[in-house]
Amino acid sequence: MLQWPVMLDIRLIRERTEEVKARLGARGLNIDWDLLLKLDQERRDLLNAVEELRAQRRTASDQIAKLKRDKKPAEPLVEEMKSVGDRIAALEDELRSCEADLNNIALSIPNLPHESVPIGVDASANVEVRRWGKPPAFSFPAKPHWELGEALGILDFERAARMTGARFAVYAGAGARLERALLNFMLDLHTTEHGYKEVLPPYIVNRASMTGTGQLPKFEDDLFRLADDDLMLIPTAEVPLTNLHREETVSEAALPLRYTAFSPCFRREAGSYGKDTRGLIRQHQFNKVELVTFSFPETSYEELEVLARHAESVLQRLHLHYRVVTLCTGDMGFAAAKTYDLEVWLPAQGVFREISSCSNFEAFQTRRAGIRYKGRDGKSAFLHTLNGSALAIGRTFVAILENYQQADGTVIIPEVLRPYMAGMERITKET
RNA sequence: GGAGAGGUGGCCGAGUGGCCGAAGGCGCGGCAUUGGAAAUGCCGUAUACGGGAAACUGUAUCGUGGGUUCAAAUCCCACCCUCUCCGCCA
Repeated sequence: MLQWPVMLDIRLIRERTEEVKARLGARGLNIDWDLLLKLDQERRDLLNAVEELRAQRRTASDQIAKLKRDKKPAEPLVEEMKSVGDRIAALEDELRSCEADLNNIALSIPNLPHESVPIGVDASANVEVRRWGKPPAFSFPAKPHWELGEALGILDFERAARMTGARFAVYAGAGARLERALLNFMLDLHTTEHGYKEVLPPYIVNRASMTGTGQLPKFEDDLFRLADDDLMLIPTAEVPLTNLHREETVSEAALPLRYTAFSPCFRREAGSYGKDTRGLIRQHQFNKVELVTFSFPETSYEELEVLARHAESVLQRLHLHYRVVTLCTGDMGFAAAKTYDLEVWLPAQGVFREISSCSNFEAFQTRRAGIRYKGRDGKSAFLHTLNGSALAIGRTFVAILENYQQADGTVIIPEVLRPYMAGMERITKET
């Protein structure tokens, strides 16, 4: 499944160890670099030895074939090769276990942050890049979306908890319709105006796909797994979209490739007990429209700006106040080299909340997933991948309820969504 | 789920133990022929990793992983996928 080299370019680690360690900074916490380098050396030595013996065996085998054709005795050579075969098998075993150990470490090394990423340990070191719009002015205390939603009869957390468990929600009536309006609006925008190809992928994928995008092996605890099949529910459409081209060499003429997909996302949210327990903010299942770009390495940072703008345009058309922040080294995801978060204004809490995350993964995922292109010079190279939510639909739903709420508890529907809501202008309590 | 057939290079397709990284064809590239083209002819045409300044060279790869053997596309085992029929089902 995995071919060599995977993960961070092992050659880069080998040749510029100190620089890699420094750039990884706080991210590279528990990596045994000495063991990694030792295993790398061991692997190359073993490989050399095995290849030499195999070459020897092949020559001898050809001789044996000739001897037998000429009806001459071949026994001594055959005997000799028996022991060579045993040595090859032994070395191959060693090589296999060496590579497994090496992979274990290497697959757990996070991506190198881009040089433009601010250094810091947590979200407090993130840097605001820009703001758009302004918060709504209310002459009344803003209510949280769960109160609005339950009062309007469009959100039902109680029944969801009974049928499934905590962190699930039932959308009903105009609520269900609003969720569907949002996803259709977003997909239409990205396919018709931004040039993305719409994809409707499987929501269940295998281990290789999860490893390709970086969810595995480190984050298995955050995934829902099917008991009998070693398949997992996707935590984001990034996984199937990026894995569309796993183990492929894509044609240069097709680049950049832009895909969008709607999908539900499933996350166990291990370790987040007690956080965001009320409302839609943190659910085990939520809907999202995702954007994925496969880019030439040279232009991937321009593509990151483009991608972020595409995600922002959804918020702009919904007239939702937001800001863009650059995540610092300590707040970025495992696979990302640089990430912009889009944070939408939530008046009830008086805070900006993440509603989209747009990242450049450089060659981190393509190296794991074996996604290349072939240039005009005939050489193949790993592509860069990028992805971003555009947007997380549940959180957009939250933002609309809270920002468009009226004094009487009704919610105005943003104009761009009305065609998707059969012309409905306002959500009122259903009778 | 049961029974059967099959998975070989960009594509089609031959190949049941060695001279097979793989015939032949198509496609593609170059050259010749032509005023130009078609047709024709000749030559070339997989990928990855390592060595070498390069020419070149070593190893691996015939769905995947194991095994047998001095030697595996070829034999054995397991798994995956595709197709046909049956069952079930939206």
